[in-house]
Amino acid sequence: MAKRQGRFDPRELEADVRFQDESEDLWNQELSGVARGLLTSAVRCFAFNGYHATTTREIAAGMGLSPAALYVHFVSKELVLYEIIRSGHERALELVDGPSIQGVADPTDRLKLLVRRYTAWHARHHVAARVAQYELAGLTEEHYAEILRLRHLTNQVFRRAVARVLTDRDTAPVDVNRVVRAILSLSIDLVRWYRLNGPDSPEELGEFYADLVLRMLLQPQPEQRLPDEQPRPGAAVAPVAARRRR
Amino acid sequence: MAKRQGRFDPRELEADVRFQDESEDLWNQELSGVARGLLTSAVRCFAFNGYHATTTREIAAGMGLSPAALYVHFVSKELVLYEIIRSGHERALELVDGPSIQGVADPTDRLKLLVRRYTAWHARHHVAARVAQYELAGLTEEHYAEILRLRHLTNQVFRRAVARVLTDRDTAPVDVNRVVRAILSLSIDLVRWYRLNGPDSPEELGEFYADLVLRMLLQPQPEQRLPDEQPRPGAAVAPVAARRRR
DNA sequence: GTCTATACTGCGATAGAC
DNA sequence: GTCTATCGCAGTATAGAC
Repeated sequence: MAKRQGRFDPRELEADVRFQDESEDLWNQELSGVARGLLTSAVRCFAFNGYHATTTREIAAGMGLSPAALYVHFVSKELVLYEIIRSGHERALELVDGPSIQGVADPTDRLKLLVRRYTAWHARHHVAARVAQYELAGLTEEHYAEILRLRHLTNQVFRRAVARVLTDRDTAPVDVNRVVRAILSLSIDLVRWYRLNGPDSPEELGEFYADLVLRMLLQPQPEQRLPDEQPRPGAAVAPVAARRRR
Repeated sequence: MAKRQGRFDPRELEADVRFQDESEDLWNQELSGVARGLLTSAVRCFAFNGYHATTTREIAAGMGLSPAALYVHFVSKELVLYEIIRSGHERALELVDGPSIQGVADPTDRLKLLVRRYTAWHARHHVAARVAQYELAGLTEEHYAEILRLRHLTNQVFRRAVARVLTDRDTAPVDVNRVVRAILSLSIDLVRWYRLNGPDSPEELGEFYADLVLRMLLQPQPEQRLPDEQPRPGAAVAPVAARRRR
């Protein structure tokens, strides 16, 4: 079995609303136009079928090229994947660690801006982000290690921002690592279901989630009948996804 | 390239803390012991390397069997995947739609129980849940449609529970679909990073997230300087993941 | 830099003995 | 129900012409 009948033409993906996004401007500008086009084609294929289920033929066909043409621009299929995932993580990191964030003095405003931006970015680039978040198992050990490094830096930005809010506004004690994981889950998991033609624009969703996060933190005290939960000491922050061969 | 050197022995996975979970009790009891063992082996392989990167040889080796033995118990590799994903979704649905939930009269208590259980279940079964959530692209169209049906039922349970809380406690107006998606993101995304030997037990994490969700809903009004955000009309609730060939 | 043709590998699934 | 052996094919990557 496993017949693989009826594989799609990757050019169809362009018309599919599920794959509307703005991948083109994500790639390294030093790459040739054809190379960047191949990355855009690859992103759609990987997001749709997964890395291992995508063939080099399909990626090339998305640009109207023969299978061999891909190897003029990339030494291997894995390097295509790495380029996509690395670009995605680097852009996301710039977004949360740039001067325009660090210039915001008020801790609450800064955290809110962080969540709003990070969420909106993942929504806008949900196709590329899906690959960057869920196809890590396709990378070699070395490339995976580099991605982990970028993820760690991003986590630290959020951890510091949340900690600042908590010390600043003397709120109910909450575990920073737990809260950061909740924030990242909200901002990242949306790539599984978000569509650009849906009811929320990326910015609206970012605003909504930023608001939710502040409610989580700034509630004076949960005055429910709930047993009042104690936070636990720091957890290892490994942002690890399914892993690993090679 | 793509040499695939150094593939692991799937029996090693049993000792890997990242793959501690309780998969064994998830499977259909009508299946033979060997068949259930193969599912457990397959879950580890799929979670670790992904469905398409896993070979039938590896799955069988996890039970100390030859590649051909797998086909005595399952007609194809895809059916192994389907059995895993279907079991996972059915168990999760039973968990949130059973009589022990419907017997809870107070809407807030019911929602809290729902979130606590759903979160704890995903944490406890994070390995199997990872496959159930992220390997949908490996299914045939027909099997995928059946999984979508189960997901829709689960969504409805949450949607109704959230709506009840909102009408009951006359809180700030919030869009039900948005909130439900946020809840599901929290409960599901944890399978990417959760480890049973980490600082939180499944139940502790469930308690924490249930508390976060109530803070999202029951805050009287966000009294920040934030521009007061208006909820938007209902969104399509498609719980869709990356998709589709065949 | 793109093509056509193909080498080589490894996988899903089956045949047939025990 | 398990094995060994193998078929058939799909997929990555390369060779060499243009």
